[in-house]
Amino acid sequence: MNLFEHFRERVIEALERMTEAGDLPAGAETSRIVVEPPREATHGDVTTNAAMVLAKPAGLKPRDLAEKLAARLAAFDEVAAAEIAGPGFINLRLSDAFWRARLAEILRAGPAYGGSTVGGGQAVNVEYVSANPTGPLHVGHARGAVVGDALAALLEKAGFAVTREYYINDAGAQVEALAWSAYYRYLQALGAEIDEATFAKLCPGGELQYRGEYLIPLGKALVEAYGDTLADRDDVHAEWTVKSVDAWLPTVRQFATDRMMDLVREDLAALGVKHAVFTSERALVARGGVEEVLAFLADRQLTYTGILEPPKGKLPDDWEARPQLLFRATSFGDDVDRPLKKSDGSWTYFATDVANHLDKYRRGFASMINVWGADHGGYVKRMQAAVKAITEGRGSLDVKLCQMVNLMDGGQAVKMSKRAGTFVTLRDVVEEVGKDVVRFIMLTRKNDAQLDFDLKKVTEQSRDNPVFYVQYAHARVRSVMRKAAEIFALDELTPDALTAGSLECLTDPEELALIRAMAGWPRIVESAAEAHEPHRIAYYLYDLAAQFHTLWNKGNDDASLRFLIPEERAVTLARLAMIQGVAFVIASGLDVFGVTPVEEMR
RNA sequence: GUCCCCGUAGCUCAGUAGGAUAGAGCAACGGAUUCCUAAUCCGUAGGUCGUGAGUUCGAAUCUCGCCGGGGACGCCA
Repeated sequence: MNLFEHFRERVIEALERMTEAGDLPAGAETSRIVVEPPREATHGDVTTNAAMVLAKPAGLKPRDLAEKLAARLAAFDEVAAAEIAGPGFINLRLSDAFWRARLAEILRAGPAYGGSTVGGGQAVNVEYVSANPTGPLHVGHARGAVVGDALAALLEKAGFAVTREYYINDAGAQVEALAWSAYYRYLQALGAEIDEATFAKLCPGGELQYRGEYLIPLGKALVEAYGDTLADRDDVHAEWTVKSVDAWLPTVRQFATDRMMDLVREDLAALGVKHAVFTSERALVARGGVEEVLAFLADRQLTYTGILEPPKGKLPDDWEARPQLLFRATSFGDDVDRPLKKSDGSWTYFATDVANHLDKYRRGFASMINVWGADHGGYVKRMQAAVKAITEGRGSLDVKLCQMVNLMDGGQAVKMSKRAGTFVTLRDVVEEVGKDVVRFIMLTRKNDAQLDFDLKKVTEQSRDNPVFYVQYAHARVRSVMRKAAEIFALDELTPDALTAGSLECLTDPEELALIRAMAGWPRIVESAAEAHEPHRIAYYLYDLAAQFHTLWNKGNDDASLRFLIPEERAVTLARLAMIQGVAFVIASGLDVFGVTPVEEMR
């Protein structure tokens, strides 16, 4: 239960009765009424601006209106006191019984606590990672992978029907270059005497683009699968050539992209990321998806052939004005109309991506979210314009741009050189610090803010390492529960038994404050989900852990506040219920992040 | 030149469908350990929320201008 939503309904209910009683004109606009936690805890548990918002249209003074509304709110059982403050805020203090009931609710729900139905089962498509299938994922990809995955889980928890999708960019020049690079390794595996420089001259653009060693096994695998049947050898001159490109390239390209996607999937699996749907750009193009979407746009006069102004700022050397097929993006809020076809006649990436989004929309996703690297920022407007066009205003696209990750090691920037032995791949980082650490740290910043990822600091056991700090709180609870098992029978310690116990023993203000913090979790889930901001959960968990650690240490100063007091069984069981609640809420939050709560810290 | 993001304590950052006296960690300083893990906790100090206007009962939050940092700007994805 989102208690603020609960009290918002209570406020509306009270306002209706005031209208019936003639204290408020009928038809008051209630949409701007907000019920939320006060900024200052000393102001109470719940606050509302209702009186201030309604005063003007009702022709009343805010404080007069507040007096009457507060009196009605005070009559509800859950409300211990209703006070008026400042320009007309109404602050509610809730009864201790209400808070204990929240704890009981948490224990009943377990780690599922905080789940919501605000999403109403609405289908949402979250597309993330979508890296070119040309090699292993690097650290930069990890952030998008984690943000997308956590956002998907968050939306699920808030009641949306989420599909995790990966759009495979397997149709462009990049995979062409991959095929050439793979072919070089294939020839090597066959024992061909051809050096890199010689082969590079044969490649389009005269460059061998992917030179990483990860393609060596791929070359060998090609030999295993095809023998020398793909090889192109001029027997007369006994030289390797690339004359019959059309014969081998499609095969090698397919083979290579399949292998690279396997690699990507393995990398993602190491990070605990799993997509439900993989969409191939190549397949989309092959089945005429682009022609289809262009026809759709053409029918609505949204494409035309025109000449673009040269780009301002840095002008490409080879720029020349020429007519091209354009999408009328300016009709949907973009700054210029956008090209759909390249000069060689093939589709631009944008064109195929428009087709991709139409495909998603037709599969039932009016709500789409893409997670991109910040360097794709320039594409946001045009893609949103395209989504407006192809869904005729019925679909929405939110793009989460992930800023750079600065990989550090003990305060020193790790050089991102592909050749230097420094770990730059996603896999290396996961193996170095563990997937849980990577996942949590990637979510400790807003997606559009840069993030320092220090391999030393993230494994440090101190308060300034949020992963540790939150995990430590959970581990402490588990430690106490293990101790408790020496005093109590196991069936006294189940969540059900704890709920049925003497929760009324929880009377200390600090204890009730901790329960308040836990009870705030459902609101965090809903607001973070609506804002598409999973990082808020990291901050919430950190705060909850801090409150728990604080209370723990109160027991150092004042023995009567310890959780385990063997001679006071009722109090102890109530406190065990409380800390079990903390563990459940932390587990619930970590579950959204895909992080496993730990039983103990080594 | 146009567009997007950012600017909050010495440092790293929270805080936006507008709310009350702007928060946390680190660093600094002062404390707490016969105890369920002191890997923690308590306290002190630290601010023109880049800047100038506007909108209104009320602005870190919304609008506009300016300053500073980053990014993007046809035939890359």
